[in-house]
Amino acid sequence: MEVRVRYAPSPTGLQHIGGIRTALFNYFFARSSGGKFILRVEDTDRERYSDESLEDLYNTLSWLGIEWDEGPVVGGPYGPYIQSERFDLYKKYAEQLVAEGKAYYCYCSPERLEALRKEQAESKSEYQGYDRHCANLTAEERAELEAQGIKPVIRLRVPTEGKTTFHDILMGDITRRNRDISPDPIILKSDGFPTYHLANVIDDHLMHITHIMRAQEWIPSGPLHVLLYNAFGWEVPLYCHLPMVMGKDGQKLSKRHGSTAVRDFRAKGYLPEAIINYVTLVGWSLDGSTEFFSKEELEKCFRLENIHKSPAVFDYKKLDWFNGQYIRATADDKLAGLIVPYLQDAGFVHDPLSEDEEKLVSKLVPSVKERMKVLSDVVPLTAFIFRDEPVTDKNVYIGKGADLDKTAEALRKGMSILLDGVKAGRSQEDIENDLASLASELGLKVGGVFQPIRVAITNSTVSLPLFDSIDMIGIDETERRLERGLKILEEN
RNA sequence: GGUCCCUUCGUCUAACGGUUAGGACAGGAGAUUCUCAGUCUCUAAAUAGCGGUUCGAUUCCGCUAGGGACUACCA
Repeated sequence: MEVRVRYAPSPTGLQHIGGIRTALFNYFFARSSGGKFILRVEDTDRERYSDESLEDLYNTLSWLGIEWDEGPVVGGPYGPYIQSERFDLYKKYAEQLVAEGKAYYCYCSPERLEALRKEQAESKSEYQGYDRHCANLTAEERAELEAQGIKPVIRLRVPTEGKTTFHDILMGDITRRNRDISPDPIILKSDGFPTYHLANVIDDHLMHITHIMRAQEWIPSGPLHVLLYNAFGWEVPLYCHLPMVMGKDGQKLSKRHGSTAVRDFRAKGYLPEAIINYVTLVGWSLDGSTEFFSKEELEKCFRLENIHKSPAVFDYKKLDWFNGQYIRATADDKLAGLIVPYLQDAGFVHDPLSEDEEKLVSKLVPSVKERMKVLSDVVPLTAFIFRDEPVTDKNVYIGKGADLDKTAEALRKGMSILLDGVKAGRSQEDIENDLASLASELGLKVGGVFQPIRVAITNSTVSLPLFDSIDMIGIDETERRLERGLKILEEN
């Protein structure tokens, strides 16, 4: 039997880490087992739907390089793959259940339901949920309510006796007493749209889905779905509930833990390879020691048996580490292309790049590459090249164990060694040695000499290596900044 | 409140019922005769508790504790 799995998000928000982790697991399982990966858009919630979310779904998947075999845009034999385009279908099936007595119309107002919920909560009643008020209306009663113009919903009759069991590949059998299933859930809303449960079950069946891989937060609705499959007389697919992705505090990962939208990670300069690699490792591992996986490798070695049962905390620091690793593994010319947009956004270079800018960018890549965790780090790292904002606080120039006078002297003597050396084409090593000698002559640590030079040239105490920096702004600009630095130190 | 799920270093995880309980991130120390970073080396750090089963439990079973999810005309 061919494996057919699906990712079925609802376009009610941006694609987030948890969602794409589910997408990735489905995708890799399909690929590694020679099956099909299907994308289905569950847009039955008209209130929360947004075009932006749908666009974000497509953008995110394509950025990650996750291609679907069937779904929107590409089509497939069981389409359409957007639920709002299957509107009539759900109603038909829901009415079929009503006709068979397995479901019924309910005319209760939202107000009544609200009051009921409140009452149950306050009385701490063991019974939660709908009281089956409309479960046995007569034809006359219904006709009267219809005449009042009330649009009914359709509820599924949940048995009060017995148990319902479903099998989960990871969890084993999960059994629940039917009386514990939230009674008589709505399957068709008054606006004619199905709720998640109905649409999901119908589509998974019609699309021949074999394995349902979704987050563990869905476990409680598993028995309900099985009831639905049984009501229709359909075969129940295999379940595989994925461990949840949590925040630092052990709660379901959400915005308050930091960025969760993949779009935001992309904007900050995370590489798709790093996201895929790390996110897949949340709740899955091959052998406990292999850390790096390319998408292609995962498409081969992903196994359901290696998925974990327990929830996992999403570690932003580890993602940073992965991203840094991937940046360092990126070829210089490719990396240059990746950082250009950040330099343009910062207003450092033109769009398109001038020839000089092009050269400058490829020149700065090697030294910046070792220092980036995310692509946007390039901006603060290279700001001194494009913006000259001198440090006017003298204290910043003073290295450890030095004072103002010594620092000024170190800068005065140091800059001439440096400038003369560079102009004369002496080796970096020789110049460095001379600067080190100067430091000991002055009774300073090497930093005592390098610090004022660094601050004068790069306007910062932390910077790219000195000689790289000089190379990037040019010797004339270097001289200008050094002289200005000296002036700042010698003022008053 | 009810139902269900989960439990190895701070975090992600490895370990046919037999290992000095391994790796990685983060942390700490050191090296790299310029800062930061990077790289390399070293280091600290865990089987939630209690009972079984067993010659032997991280591993199997039970209980307790803790955590989480769900309990919508949202998915």
